[in-house]
Amino acid sequence: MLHEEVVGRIRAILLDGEITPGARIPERELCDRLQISRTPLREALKVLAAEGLVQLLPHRGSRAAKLTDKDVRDLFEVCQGLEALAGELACERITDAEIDAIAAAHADMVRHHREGDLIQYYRGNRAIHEAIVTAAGNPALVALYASVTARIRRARYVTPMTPQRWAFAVKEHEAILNALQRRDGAGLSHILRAHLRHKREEVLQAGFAETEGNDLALRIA
Amino acid sequence: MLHEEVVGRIRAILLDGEITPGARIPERELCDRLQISRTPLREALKVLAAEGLVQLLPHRGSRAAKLTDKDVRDLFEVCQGLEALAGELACERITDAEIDAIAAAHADMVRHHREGDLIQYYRGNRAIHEAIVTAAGNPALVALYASVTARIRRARYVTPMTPQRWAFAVKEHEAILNALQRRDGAGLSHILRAHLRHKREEVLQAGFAETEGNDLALRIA
DNA sequence: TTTTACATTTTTGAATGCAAAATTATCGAT
DNA sequence: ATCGATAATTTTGCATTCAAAAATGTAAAA
Repeated sequence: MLHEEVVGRIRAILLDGEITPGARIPERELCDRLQISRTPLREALKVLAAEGLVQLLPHRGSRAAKLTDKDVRDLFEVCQGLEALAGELACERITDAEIDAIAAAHADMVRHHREGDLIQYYRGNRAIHEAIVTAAGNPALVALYASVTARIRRARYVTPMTPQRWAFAVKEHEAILNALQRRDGAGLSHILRAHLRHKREEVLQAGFAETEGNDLALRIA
Repeated sequence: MLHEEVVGRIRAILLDGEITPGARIPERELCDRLQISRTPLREALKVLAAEGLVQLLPHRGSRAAKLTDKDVRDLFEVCQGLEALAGELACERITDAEIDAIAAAHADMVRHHREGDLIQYYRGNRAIHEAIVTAAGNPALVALYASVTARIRRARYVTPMTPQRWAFAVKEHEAILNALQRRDGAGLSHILRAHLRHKREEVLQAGFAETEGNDLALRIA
């Protein structure tokens, strides 16, 4: 197994929440599971620690990183900056075909909302945000965005949702699509920031902080 | 030696250009020099590869990463986004004392310009940009900014400079300080972006691309 | 002389081994 | 029984070792 694959597998395990934030990372167990020895596993853990997904405690092993409210606030703030930049650049560079693809994804997402399928809604939602960032045509930005959003993924996509907020988020997404179709960079940038600011408030209000025994589950209302 | 220290030492070696971009990283030699074995060294190299400073080639060892023109363009673009965000946040949160410190650093920098001391000028310049980012009060942003600027440090601070451009950059910095003192977030954000856009154009025009035998040296004119 | 096949050496990537540190268990004193 | 000290165990971090891959060198054939 290649180094990057090991990193990816462990990252997935962490993002899935299979190892709860704050919990010790069972080295031996992961070695058995991935069929590798401790050396490549530990290399991967150091990389994930640099990404902020793992916390290394000298002589005490590694734990799945835990986010405080402040962390969530900060990361959302950075995410706003990155998406705002992506929005502006995307409007300069996006092709008609890419816009059409995003419009289609948007339509799907709206359908998932109508049908009340939150999981599929979130999946589509994420795809749209990622498509906009990709359309900016800046791989460095894509990589950074991926790393920041990974850290707040659980906060962003595993948070309770009221029907009101959900409907409002869909409205915002209509404005996002609209700005993109008009290639209104400043407008798109502005909407994306507001959209994320609202999401952040929801998350913080829901009391996201990953303290012990905060068992997040995907649910509506 | 602690893991983080190893990473830091090697990062410094790379940023100093002691290992030329594109050159193979001499594992054995670094082990001897840092008095560590290959295991911790390789852990550090993987981390630096994730940061973009090192390129890992499977079964062929690691090299100091080389930047293409496109990389420089992309990274400056991201840097613009981050500094713009930092500027806005800083204006909301910066204290009077912090502004005074930046004003003092600015005065120093202007003096270095008058005296024609490019190295000291760049040093002060960097300190100001970093102080603004720090004043945003967002550690996640600081970390990301550090990682992006590290990758373009050599491009940003080791590039020829004409007297005209230098004088213009100083003028821009006056506007930056002014916006900060007025706590004009939108204005500061705008100026920072323009400032970086200009810097990027200089760098690209100077033909920065780290191809073989591009021996960058700090010089004026 | 140039090229190609093969052997040798070096380097890489990962498993194992080992000492130091931390954790857990055990036992005696209160 | 509870607390604290000490011993046993586990875990960590790193050096070393080993197999596989790549690079290098050598020699024969074109």
